[in-house]
Amino acid sequence: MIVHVSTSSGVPIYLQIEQQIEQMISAGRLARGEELPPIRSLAQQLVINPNTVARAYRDLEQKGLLFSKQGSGTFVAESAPRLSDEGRRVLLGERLDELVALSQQFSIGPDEFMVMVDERLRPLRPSEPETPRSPFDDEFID
Amino acid sequence: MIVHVSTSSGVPIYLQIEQQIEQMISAGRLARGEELPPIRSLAQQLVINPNTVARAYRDLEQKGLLFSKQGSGTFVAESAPRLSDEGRRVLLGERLDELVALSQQFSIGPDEFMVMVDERLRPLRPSEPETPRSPFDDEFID
DNA sequence: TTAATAGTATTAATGTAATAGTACATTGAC
DNA sequence: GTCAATGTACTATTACATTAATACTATTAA
Repeated sequence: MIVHVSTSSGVPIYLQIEQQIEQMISAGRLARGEELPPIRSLAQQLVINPNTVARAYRDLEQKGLLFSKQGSGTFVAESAPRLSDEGRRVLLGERLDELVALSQQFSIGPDEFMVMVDERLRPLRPSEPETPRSPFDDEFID
Repeated sequence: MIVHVSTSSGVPIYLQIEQQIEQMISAGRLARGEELPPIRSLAQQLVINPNTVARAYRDLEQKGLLFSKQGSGTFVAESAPRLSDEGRRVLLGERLDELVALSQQFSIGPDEFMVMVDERLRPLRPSEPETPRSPFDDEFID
């Protein structure tokens, strides 16, 4: 599991960890029952104090997203609310609203914005590839 | 000038103020030489302590974005780096990259993403606001 | 059974955020 | 000159984030 923390953003480290784990669960990138890194391991990886990771795990357990078994490890709860398709759309939509608002502040018109979106989406489209490929080449994109 | 602060995001209030003012200057929504609200006014408007606003103004002055004249007020510096058109595109592009990455995590495909963008852009288009359009009608001119 | 690994709990110390209150200096309007 | 409005500066206090150092309990595996 990969987590990144920024000390310059102003967001407390334990919150950054919580938000990222929460998002990974929402997105289904952390499956129910999956084991999380031990507190000490993640702390060492992020070069922070184990207490800070423990705080994040504890908060998420209280939220019902994780459960801890002493001596065994910390796992994603079976009841963890993986977002529905609709939930993901809503979440993405909110972020998109912010971005559209920013584009207006920047005086970047709808057409230009659309071009920017298209530029970034084009390489993701499976259709119209340059070279014909077998349908089994590219099952998953990570 | 409108500033919003959130106490739940974890970001320090003075940083939120700094970031928003900085963004307004970048976007050109705060002109060079324009006067900002007095410390006490903004503090009252946001229901926070004047010291917190003062901290934000002081930091931004140190950054060279503002300058203060005691007894007179606080103003946008003449040297404040308003972003160029290209700079705005780059900034917006970075944010857009993040969003596209999120859409992939959420397994929201390019087509669906494009629809979401179009839904939000449609009301901004000056012409033909009544007829709903497919995002694929549009022709892009490069 | 024993050792290693895991989470839990506690205490202390440091630094920062934010509030509160006060006092002072400068500017501009009258 | 007077006065109000502004920014500046300082102290004190509270709360929180983070680190640090331990000690403890539960689980797992050799």
